[in-house]
Amino acid sequence: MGRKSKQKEAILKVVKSTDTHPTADWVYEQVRRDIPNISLGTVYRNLKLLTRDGEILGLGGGDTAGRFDGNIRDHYHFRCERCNRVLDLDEPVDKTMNERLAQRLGVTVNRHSLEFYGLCQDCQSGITNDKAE
Amino acid sequence: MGRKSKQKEAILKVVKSTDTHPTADWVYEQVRRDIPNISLGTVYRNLKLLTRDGEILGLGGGDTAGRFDGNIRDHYHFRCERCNRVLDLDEPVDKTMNERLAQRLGVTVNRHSLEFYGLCQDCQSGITNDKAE
DNA sequence: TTAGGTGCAAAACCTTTGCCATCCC
DNA sequence: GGGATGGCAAAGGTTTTGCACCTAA
Repeated sequence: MGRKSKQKEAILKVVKSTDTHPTADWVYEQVRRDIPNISLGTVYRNLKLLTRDGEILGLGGGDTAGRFDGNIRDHYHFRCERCNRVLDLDEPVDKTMNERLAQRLGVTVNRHSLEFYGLCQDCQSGITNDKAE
Repeated sequence: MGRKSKQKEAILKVVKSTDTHPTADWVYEQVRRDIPNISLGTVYRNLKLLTRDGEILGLGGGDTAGRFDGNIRDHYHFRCERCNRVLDLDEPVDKTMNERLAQRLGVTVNRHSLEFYGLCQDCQSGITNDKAE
């Protein structure tokens, strides 16, 4: 599954230690504090490896999503359409849906992703908040 | 809401007439059959406009998703992790989830997106099928 | 020792944008 | 006429890759 490196460990630690669902570039900036000459390519490579190995999740499923999630517990998301913040939800995850669908369609279902879209509290009240990406 | 053009109409027609959830580039190739000198920029511009106007959907919600859906009925998706095919599902859409979440979190919820991931029939049987993107 | 990882920089993609010509209303 | 739209090409942003050099096992 690949050998250890301080770069990979630092990257994993950054992703695990935030709930901001960061982009590759944000991770890069954070890791740079500890390893100033790390390269962005290394960050991309390791995020992809960590995603494949199931140590982190690619948001929206897969490693092409552009944002990552260190929380690999099954959970859902709420995304603010204005500031693009992503919140983890505590809603219970219903895995029976997977089986029902698998039977009905004759496919294999590994997982599902449920995301809600709307305006977060800050953005509703207009306090806000540049449109971030 | 913007004026008419044959380019925009052709683009809409292409997206509406397929259930393959095409990328901008695929749409471009199709439209080119009718309008050989249409430019890719025009396709992007119009896909964005059509998405904003609600005439088509950006997959995964929004217009940054890279794939589009001419079916604007509320519906869910199944995505094959091997061949990346996307299937429309007939599952009933449960809008009460939106309200429950909105109340609990104090946010505004406009919609949600539910995607299942797994292997489609072809990819299970190994008949398949290059990894498309 | 050596497969695998790293840094760097270039390349590859994908999407947006500026500019001017053209078209609709 | 005048603002919207289109074609073209250049610019932007993000992600991947080739390569020579390291490093963990």
